[in-house]
Amino acid sequence: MPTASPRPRPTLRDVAATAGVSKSLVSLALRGDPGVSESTRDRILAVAEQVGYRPSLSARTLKQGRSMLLGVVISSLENPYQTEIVASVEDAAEQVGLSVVLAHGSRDRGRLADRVQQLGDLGVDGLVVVSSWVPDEVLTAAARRLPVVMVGRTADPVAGVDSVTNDDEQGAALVVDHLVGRGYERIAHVTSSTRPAGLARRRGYEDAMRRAGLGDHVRVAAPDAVDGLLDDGYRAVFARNDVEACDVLDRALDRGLRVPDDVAVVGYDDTLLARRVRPALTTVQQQREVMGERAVALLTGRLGGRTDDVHEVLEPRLVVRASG
Amino acid sequence: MPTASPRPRPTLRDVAATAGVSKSLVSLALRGDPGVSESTRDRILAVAEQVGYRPSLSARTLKQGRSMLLGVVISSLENPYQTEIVASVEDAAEQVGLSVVLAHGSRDRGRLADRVQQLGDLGVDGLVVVSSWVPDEVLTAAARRLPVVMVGRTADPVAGVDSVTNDDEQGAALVVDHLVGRGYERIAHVTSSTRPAGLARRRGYEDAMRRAGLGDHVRVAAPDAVDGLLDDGYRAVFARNDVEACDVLDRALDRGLRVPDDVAVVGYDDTLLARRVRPALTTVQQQREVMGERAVALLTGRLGGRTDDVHEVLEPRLVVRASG
DNA sequence: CCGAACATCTGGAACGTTCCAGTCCTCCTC
DNA sequence: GAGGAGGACTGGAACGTTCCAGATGTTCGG
Repeated sequence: MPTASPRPRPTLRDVAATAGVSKSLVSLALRGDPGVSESTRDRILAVAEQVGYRPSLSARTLKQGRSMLLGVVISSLENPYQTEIVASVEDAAEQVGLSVVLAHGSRDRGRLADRVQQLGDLGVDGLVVVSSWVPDEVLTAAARRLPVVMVGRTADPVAGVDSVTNDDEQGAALVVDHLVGRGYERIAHVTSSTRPAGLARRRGYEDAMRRAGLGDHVRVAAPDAVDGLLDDGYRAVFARNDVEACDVLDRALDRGLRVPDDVAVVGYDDTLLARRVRPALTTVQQQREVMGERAVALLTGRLGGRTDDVHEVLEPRLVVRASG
Repeated sequence: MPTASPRPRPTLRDVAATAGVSKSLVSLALRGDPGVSESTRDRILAVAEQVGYRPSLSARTLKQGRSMLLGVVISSLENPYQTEIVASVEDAAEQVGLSVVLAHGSRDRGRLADRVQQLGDLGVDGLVVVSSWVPDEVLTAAARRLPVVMVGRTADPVAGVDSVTNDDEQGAALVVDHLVGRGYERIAHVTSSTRPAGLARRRGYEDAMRRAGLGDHVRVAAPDAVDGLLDDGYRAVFARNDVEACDVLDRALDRGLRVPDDVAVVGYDDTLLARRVRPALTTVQQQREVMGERAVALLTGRLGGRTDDVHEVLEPRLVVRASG
């Protein structure tokens, strides 16, 4: 099949030549400059369309020093929590005329760091990092050349890097209070994480238990130790995220227990999974749309000249469903 | 906090100046050109490192006419089938020294088309499209300026665009044959799709049923009409994908039926969902790692000068699990 | 000791934009 | 009818690379 070969793509100069004007004028016309007469503008646009002209972003970026691109880094595409944040960042970016390019690290820490570098080299105007796996030194290095904001689960603040996070301790407290309100006392926490967010949730759980006078019942277990909890008479399990909550759910159902009649199960994150599973999970929702919006606002703030670090903390919300 | 302000990033010229050599030599040294003496190379590298030099990809791309970047377009981040393909494309790209930038369309057809354009403008050297939602005219337009390959569910071949697909008809036949082999005769198909892949699976189902002499039992229903099937005594349901299979599963379990004892359920795609759900889904697996590898190979083939269209079709594999 | 061959390095012209400083006009004002 | 004021347009210099055609030594065979 005689397909068009990789012909050199037409440039401003080509358009200018066939339209019989200077390249400067073509540039102005294409960008809608008011100083171009209507007739020539129309002619130029027609020619550009006809020869299939498309501007070269690399040339534009090189000249202007900015790309109108936002980089978003996530650790894994398989993490619905992260991908939902990406979508919200993207919506917010579009509002202010920025486009998003996405990079991910497939669970590999080194690869993630490479991606961050790469996006910087590409010339993005700002970076949104939705992963706590990026090493601090990589973040600070990145922050030296462009605005960086961490979104979601964050570690300790990194100098020069803004952040938008969720109050995980409060979220955990919401769960405990809810379960206590329903009369549960033996409430266990299931977690496999030693990451900052996981630790914060655990802390929130322990503190809330103590506040409720249930300090003696505090019990933290790994996901694969659920059987032990159930054997010991725990009637409610708060898992560190929806995925682990589902594992608990499966385990309980396998033992012939009814949820929530025999045992209550609560998750965290309100991912799609929470809605899909049966019974649907009670879980904690973070304001993901707001997160994206705030992240973009922080970046544009930096681009506008702000130099002090800003850390925003959003309030989580409990979503009560069938599981507890 | 006195954070570093957006200082102008150092360029080749800066490195050259502080190292006391010409910018050309710096360029050569950084790219590991053998014609640079070891001592100067080391010195230059040290200086570059010290001043925090990073090459500008836009300048490089502009000059060289290629970016070493591959664009990958998917319709939605929430589709595990697509994101798994992305990962495999990425692995394959890395093998040949290419990086991947990802764009998605959040289920919006117009946005998807914009993304395709945008990646082209960015200067990617090739495009992998993992979505059947991109309009043909957008694809052909894109194919005029860079190599494009469609991966996964494809519509009819588009001129100038290569493809790597799965034989959906054969996949559906595998399912039917498997169920027939287990003694089922009243096998229904559940589908809500009018997209090419869905239609192919339906066709495969109908043909296989007829070949098995079960033409009289052919029955196709929408996901929300599952109850009708069960009422009519269908004992096996082949769903168009894993998500719809899960819906069928839920519906059956809600009616108190046992799976697979009372009714068998089979999905398609072998997404994570298939493994997670209970009972685990029997489903059809596509060779996703191979898909990425083939896609990249087709692109490099085009970059190497090939001009005729190539369409590769991969064989699906049945994965038998607990559900049927 | 001359020239050639080689290793090492340099200057400048591109690449496709944007943008600044002009250059022409035409039209208005006094 | 001279003197702008603006409107419409142009030329060329950047932006940070790469790469080609040299320039400058150095070494070595004869």
